Amino acid sequence: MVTTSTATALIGDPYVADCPTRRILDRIGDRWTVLIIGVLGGGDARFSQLLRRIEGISQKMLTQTLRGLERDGLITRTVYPEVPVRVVYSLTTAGRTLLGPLQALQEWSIEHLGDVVASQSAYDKND
Amino acid sequence: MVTTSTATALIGDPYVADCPTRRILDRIGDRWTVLIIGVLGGGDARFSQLLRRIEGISQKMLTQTLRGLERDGLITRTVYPEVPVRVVYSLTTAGRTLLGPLQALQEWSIEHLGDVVASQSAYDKND
DNA sequence: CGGGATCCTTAGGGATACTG
DNA sequence: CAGTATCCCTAAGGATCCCG
Repeated sequence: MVTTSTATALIGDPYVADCPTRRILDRIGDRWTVLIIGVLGGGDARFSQLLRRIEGISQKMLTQTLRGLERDGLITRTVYPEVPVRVVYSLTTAGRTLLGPLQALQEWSIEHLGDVVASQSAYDKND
Repeated sequence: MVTTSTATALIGDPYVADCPTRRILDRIGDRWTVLIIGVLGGGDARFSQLLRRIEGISQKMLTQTLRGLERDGLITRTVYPEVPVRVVYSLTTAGRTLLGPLQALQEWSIEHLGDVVASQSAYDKND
């Protein structure tokens, strides 16, 4: 905020640049990330299970997103050296704390999707 | 859910396909969308103000995102036909209801960014 | 089974110039 | 001031093949 800003304590201020929210959003803003966390919130899952449950995700994106989440400490990756190998992904304690905020978002979505869609229709007809 | 799924009531199940959450996420998952809503949560703003406050956004993306939000009924666009013209964006009532969930996410970010960064460092050094 | 490596496409988004 | 219209380019992501 070098620019001449009003004295108003904007909620927007912390959003600029590389504030925490922004860095986290770059991660969880990713559609796949949220979906994966959502699924794992319902219980541990194997790679192939995630691949099947999350409709539309490619194997590449699944791998990539899982790596990112593991790197962030939000999920763990456990390899069972059987034949064939079995790999199980689980939420960490930190990862589980994300479920709350995400559920809030989910509830908002369910509650407002109708209005949003209606608004879109109206917008598209006019203007 | 045509696929043979287990009876488990997974939180993940509603995430697949084009469930409400997914459609909303495609919108608010967008980094700029969240930032704009955040700024407008602090008060109405003009186009140029948003452009300055949201560091890194291009004019094209700002316009585009604002149009989408207006179409979704989350913000309003008011034109004051002065010279030069003045355009003010505000959150609608619906848009304001999004602030809660987003703030929850913001708080999570602030609370956990340290851990996430630490986890990333550890992950990068080893493995 | 759970990926890694490669190739290849396309669309998201920046930069620039112009307008009411 | 608040956009719209074009061009252009890069990097995200899909498809495919292969391996431990």
